[in-house]
Amino acid sequence: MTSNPPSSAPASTANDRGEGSGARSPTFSPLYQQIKALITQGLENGEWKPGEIIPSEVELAGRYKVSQGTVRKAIDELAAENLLVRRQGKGTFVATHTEDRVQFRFLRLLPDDGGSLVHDSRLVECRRLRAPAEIARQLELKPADPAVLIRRVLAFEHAPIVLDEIWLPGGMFKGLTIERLASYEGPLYAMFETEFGTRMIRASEKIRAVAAEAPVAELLGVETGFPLLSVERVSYTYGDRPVEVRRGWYVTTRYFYQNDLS
Amino acid sequence: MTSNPPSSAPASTANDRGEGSGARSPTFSPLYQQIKALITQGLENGEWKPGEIIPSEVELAGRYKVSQGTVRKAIDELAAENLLVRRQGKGTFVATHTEDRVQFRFLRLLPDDGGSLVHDSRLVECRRLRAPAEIARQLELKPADPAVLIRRVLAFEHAPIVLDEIWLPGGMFKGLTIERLASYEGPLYAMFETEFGTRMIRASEKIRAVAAEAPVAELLGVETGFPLLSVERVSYTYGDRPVEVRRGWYVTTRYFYQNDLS
DNA sequence: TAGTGGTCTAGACCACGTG
DNA sequence: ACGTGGTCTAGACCACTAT
Repeated sequence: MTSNPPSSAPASTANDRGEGSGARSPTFSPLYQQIKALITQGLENGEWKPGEIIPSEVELAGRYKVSQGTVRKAIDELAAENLLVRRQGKGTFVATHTEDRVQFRFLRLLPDDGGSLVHDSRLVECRRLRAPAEIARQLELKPADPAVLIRRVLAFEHAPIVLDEIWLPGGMFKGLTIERLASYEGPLYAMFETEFGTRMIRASEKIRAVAAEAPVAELLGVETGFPLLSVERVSYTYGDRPVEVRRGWYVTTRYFYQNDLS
Repeated sequence: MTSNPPSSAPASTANDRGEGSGARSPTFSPLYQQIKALITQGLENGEWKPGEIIPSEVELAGRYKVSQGTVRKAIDELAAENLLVRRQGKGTFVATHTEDRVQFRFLRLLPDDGGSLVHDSRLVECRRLRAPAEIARQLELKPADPAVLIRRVLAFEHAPIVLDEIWLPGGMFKGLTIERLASYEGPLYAMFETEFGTRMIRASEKIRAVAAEAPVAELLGVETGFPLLSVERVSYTYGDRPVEVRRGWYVTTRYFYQNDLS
């Protein structure tokens, strides 16, 4: 009673690409994962840049010699990871930090009540120096490698709320000066993406409560010893390569850090 | 050039179930979303209890008169939301708080270094009383409705690290006493699930840094004014109904709150 | 060996955006 | 009218688990 396949054999047992040796299943990976890796490569190579459209599902299916459904599943996962954005009727686009509502994805600070979300950034300093051992370790730099240190204060409604201390690998951010930072409008990550070709895709944060030390307290306009939220972030690009270490101090009297567990 | 459908018509234009009126697309919802809602109903009704297996994809497909692929997509989403757990070769199971690694899903506290994750709970009190207005509002209770208040201290390696103040709707947790709490082994949410049939599926937290007030400081063994992480959580069951309001104070000197942005 | 979820395919049709 | 993603179907085969 079972009907035979229409014709045109699937040609392989399912695992042609990748996995050099002829082993059966020890290093098995589904086709759509391999396609996902190929697309990720294209993103990493800059073949498709942030904001641009990528080829349609049917075209990719043709290019990789798989069915549209397989490409679809690959793109589904990349969209779930916020690397791509699907727009029905238009196409699939490379996600970007510029026009997104990243306000809530990477700065999870919300006002207690009618407070505003618009904020402006005041640069405290931006200089190049050897990274301290701990920072170098987290950025996977050699001890002598140069680094960039940015310090800035974020103010909401003219009140300083966040002090950030940002460490970047110097080699990746050549030509980053305080003037250039000051002249750029919009989120820092958008600038990193458009000006330096580095796209943050993931971050991991360690959150603590600490007492404000004198220099920090002064910049934030609070008393020494005032309780602050300490946020240590490491951000990663493609391939889980760390490209930013950020230490933040938040004044959480009228704003709070929002997190959803699910 | 287009070949006709094999036979056996799909019978409808795509939207038979739900949406009472004959309107075309104003309230359109995909089939798999409707299936998802039906399965969620089964979970809510207790038709399949936590830890139990649900019917196989083919059986559900038959029951709902849709293809296996449609059921699969519905289950995919429920699994992504941690309501179901798929186990290849065995079946699909209702997620549970008992044997899960929920240690990391609902208590995101990690040690700085070799510290331990095992902790024990010391109950401070458990009593029934009118909920304060603010708590009642968050739990969507009427002002006169009774509530349960639990206070407890979590200790890691014999050091008190977390003080929790937990508010529950009294009607939903009849018979919850301090003795019963004390005699239960394992996570609180596991107890709520097995003893009271209430399963937490989602929570939202507001995080701040605060100065320890005297009573809190005493229970945690720190000085008054010591910076503590304040975590205000509202937990929800099926249908986004709030069923728990929890206020936690964390000592974050050797432990930190871990959060991943992606 | 049988049953379950997991992958892959091919094709039809719908909904959306644009010319 | 056309192309894009979105939904739905049907069937084949693979991988894992149990018996």
